Amino acid sequence: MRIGELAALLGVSTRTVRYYHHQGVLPEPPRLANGYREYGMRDAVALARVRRLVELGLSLDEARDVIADDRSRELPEILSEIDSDLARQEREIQARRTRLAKLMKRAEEGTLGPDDTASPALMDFLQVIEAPASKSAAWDRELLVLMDSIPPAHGGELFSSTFESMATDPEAMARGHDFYRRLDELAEAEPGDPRIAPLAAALAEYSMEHLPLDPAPGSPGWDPEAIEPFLEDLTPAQADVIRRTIALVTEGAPMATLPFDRPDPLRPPPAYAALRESSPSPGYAPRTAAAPGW
Amino acid sequence: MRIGELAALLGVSTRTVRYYHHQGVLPEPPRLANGYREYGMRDAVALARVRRLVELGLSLDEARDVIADDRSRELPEILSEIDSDLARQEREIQARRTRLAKLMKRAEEGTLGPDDTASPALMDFLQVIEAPASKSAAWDRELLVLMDSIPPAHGGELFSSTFESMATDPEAMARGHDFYRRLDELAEAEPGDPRIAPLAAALAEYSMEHLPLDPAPGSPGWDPEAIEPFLEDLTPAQADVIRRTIALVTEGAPMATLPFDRPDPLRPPPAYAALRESSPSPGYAPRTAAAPGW
DNA sequence: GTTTGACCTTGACGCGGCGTCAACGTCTTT
DNA sequence: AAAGACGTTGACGCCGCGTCAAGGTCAAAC
Repeated sequence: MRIGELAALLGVSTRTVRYYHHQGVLPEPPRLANGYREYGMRDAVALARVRRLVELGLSLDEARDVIADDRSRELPEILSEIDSDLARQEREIQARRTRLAKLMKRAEEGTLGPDDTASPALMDFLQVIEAPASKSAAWDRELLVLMDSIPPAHGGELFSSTFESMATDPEAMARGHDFYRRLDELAEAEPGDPRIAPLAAALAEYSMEHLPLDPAPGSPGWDPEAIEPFLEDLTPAQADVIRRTIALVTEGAPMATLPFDRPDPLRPPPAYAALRESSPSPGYAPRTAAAPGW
Repeated sequence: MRIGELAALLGVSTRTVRYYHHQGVLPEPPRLANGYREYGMRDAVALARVRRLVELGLSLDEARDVIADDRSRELPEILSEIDSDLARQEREIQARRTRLAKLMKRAEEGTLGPDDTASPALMDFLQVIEAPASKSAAWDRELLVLMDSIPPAHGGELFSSTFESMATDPEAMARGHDFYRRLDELAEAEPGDPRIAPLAAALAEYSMEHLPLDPAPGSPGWDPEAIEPFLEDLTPAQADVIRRTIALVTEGAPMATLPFDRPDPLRPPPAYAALRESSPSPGYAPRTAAAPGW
């Protein structure tokens, strides 16, 4: 057989066969006088074996090792590793399909806006809020969507569990809208305005009442300064309210006693990029770092 | 915010943020006097949107298009495309996990040999055959494993459906072993040996009786010459038996009337490489070519 | 003052499993 | 003798970044 026949026989490309030679996963056959490779049954059997291993999910390196160690003690380990990896991928695919299904339903019903890829729980909550005329509400909305996009290990979803209970609590919603109104009124106030302190106090009380202030174990806590960049989009008096609110909350809440542990920004988690990788990475435990969320 | 803060906030690396700038999926923010990028809330929101789209499975190119077309009419199409792609991946993962489970069970029980990654149906059949002393049986075994590795659309698995019925038919098994014995006896015979013709006739009859000779619709049929490379591992007289058998079978069977349609060896199917691709390829219908199996 | 050390900048290479030219030789068929 | 279907080696492309390399900037610690 020549390379094209062998490749066609097993349903791969000639490039693949040559690549396998190059990678040492398939031995080079003898050459004819013209330089052509000449394959026999043993080569076909060897290639078939490689293909079966690859189709099981082994990398070429792993396949080479398994083939080299003829009494491979590694194969079972590799297989179970691949299986657990596949199980993880399956779960992740199902989670994504669940989200996709909700999105597609929404796409059929009406029009879907730029934030509609946020988590379904938050989307429902945002629909309940509905304060289109308020700039404070718009600001808060952006902040909520942002937090919702933060991976769970980073402190995101800290609040998502409470959205449902808040949405079904008319009094909480009314108070929330009142806060928006009062913040809007402070738009052109000066930093020393007397309405600032009471509003911050009420907001802090409201927050401590409705938000789960005990961070998840292992969670890094807040960085109070992380909010600063977002205060740029408010007026000075409004920003003061938020700053004071945070100060009150971090003062009175147990989480304030946690040492602030700023995560290493140079090594964030690979997030969903790891979805597709099935090869064993050097440091195999999929580390998930943490980031400050407010 | 500087780039490290933004990246940590959303749980990605600074390299990722800069890459998104380079790909045009995230606009470049203004620079400070020292050249540092300075990010605000709008940038964080934009990055969060990109991340959500990417986590849904969109490629960066797709995300860029969706973000550019603000009233994107493409998003629903892309979503449903991704969903069907994910559904396919899910099925394939489940199929692989099924095979892996059987393999791992076998690995626990006893030792698993080099062919044990073949299909479970064939493995069971090979265990029933068990003719360790016969060279013909070894040859046939290799051929069977080879055929089993050939993707279905290439004519592989043509026989796998009959393995079970054959394995439970004692008479068929006895006749099979008798063929091995008679072939072994011909090891050192000369090409003109009088036992060749009767053995070929009996083998042909046996084949037509037990093997599904009607190829699947769309299947390309055999290339009788494709067997030649494998006959090199037999002695001349044995090879003659096989050649005559094939001639008799292709003569008497309906499949012989099919025109031989050699598949294009330059464009074989991507096989399992396509498992991971979720991007829409130019020619999207996953073509599956066909190859000669004997 | 200076020296860490943590951050920022651009640029280039690496990864896996091949696909896809390019530039050329070889063999068969017309 | 020309075409065209094969073979050969070699190099680049892909995707979504990780990972150096070789610097510049800035605040805190000595």
